[in-house]
Amino acid sequence: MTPGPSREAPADSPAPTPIPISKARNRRTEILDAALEIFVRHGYLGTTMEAIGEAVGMRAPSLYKHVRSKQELLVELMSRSITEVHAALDAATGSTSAPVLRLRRAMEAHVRYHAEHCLDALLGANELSNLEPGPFLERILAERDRYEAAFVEVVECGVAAGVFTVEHPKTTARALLDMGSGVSVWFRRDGELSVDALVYHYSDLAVRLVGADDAGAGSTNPGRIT
Amino acid sequence: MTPGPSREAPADSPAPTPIPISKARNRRTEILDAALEIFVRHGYLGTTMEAIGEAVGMRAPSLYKHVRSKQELLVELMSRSITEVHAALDAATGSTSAPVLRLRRAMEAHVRYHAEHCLDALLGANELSNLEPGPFLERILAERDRYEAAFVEVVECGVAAGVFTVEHPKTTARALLDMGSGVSVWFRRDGELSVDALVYHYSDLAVRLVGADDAGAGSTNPGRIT
DNA sequence: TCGCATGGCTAACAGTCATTAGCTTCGCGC
DNA sequence: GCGCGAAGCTAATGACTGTTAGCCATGCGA
Repeated sequence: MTPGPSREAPADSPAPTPIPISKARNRRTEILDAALEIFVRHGYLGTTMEAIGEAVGMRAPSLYKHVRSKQELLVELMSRSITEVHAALDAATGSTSAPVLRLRRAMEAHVRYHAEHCLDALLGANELSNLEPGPFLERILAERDRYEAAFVEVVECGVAAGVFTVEHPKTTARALLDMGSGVSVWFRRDGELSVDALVYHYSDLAVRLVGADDAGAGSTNPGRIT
Repeated sequence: MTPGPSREAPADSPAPTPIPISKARNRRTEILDAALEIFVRHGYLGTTMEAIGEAVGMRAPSLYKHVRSKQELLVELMSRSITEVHAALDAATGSTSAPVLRLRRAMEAHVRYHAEHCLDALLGANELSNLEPGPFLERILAERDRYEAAFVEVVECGVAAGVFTVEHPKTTARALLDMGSGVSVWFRRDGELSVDALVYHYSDLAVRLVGADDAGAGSTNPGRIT
């Protein structure tokens, strides 16, 4: 009953408290994190509230003390996701105007996001169809279009500047986007390549893909981990 | 109440019969086709038997006269899908041994499949997690691995022959695969590029990606449609 | 010490859905 | 004409699940 110490194991018996640290304030975040992982593994429709509850140590109905609905979880996760990718890309492409460098920066941001936030990325890619129709869905679709357009623009600028040799800029941009997004499906932190090495490799590939030949400019090779 | 004639216009008016041609034997195929489309659009779990039934003009329980279960539909569709991609790739890479040409052929087959059978491809990519565990799932996973390995092998052979300049063959093969698979997500038959033009373009991109410089060899440009 | 907000639980509801049971009709071979 | 299988339908079942209602413990502020 002693207020403070009773919560987080006084001194002699450290374990048996169900909530070890005072992360009660972050309960909602904890739920969101759990939901993200389970949504990705089983899909939105394949995920039960009971499963999310189990992951955070409570029963399904208790989740509603922290969250309005299952759909709200999806909306919040997707919102967070799309905002983050976007910010990363804008920060990357805004910094320079030299075509090759801009392409490298864009690809780096794209791949880095898909490697470091692969769960968010996978959710964004797979669960769009489970967002209830409405203004939020429209917003997400618009932001997605804007993201793609930004990549197309990078390629087209390079072509216009005579630096890239590309027959179909839109399709080539799509190829770049797709090959970067694929990373989130198979990348493992404990794999052959570190995130940095991967990012560097992909920005090389991007430069090759658009037919610009100074493959080394603009980035420093972080080295192989293999 | 009159049994025969009341239902389907006797003999003088040939059309109004609900089942126009004798495709009754193909009812199962018809159901499979409908299921494929709806599975892709709404996801396996988001698809009801009622929806599939509606697409072929019957109520959900009637489907069970032609099909054992919903899961069987998925299994059969995925089986068909994986077999087809595989055959296409084997046919493509088996024909030659020159690295660049082999790469071109592999990429062509890969992209062509993902453009021409985009529904099958999307199903294979998205609904793996809805296959019930068992020997069939194992088979699919194994075939998938084999498919990826075939691509890796093409890249590695080119590197070994000194024709490709690639730092990380596995990762590069992944990039090639991912960028080709992405096609099935956005490709539209009525878009800017025809399938042939797309396939040619992607095989060019592939050659560039691996750092082989004879981008024109081995394929004839089918021309732009734009 | 008391009350109340917080956050948990169980029970119950309402809806959905795959699947089964059982009935009817149609068309074909005899 | 007749029987039968094919193929459809409606009704029912049984399981699951998102969500709500309502109850209880805890701990903090007054």
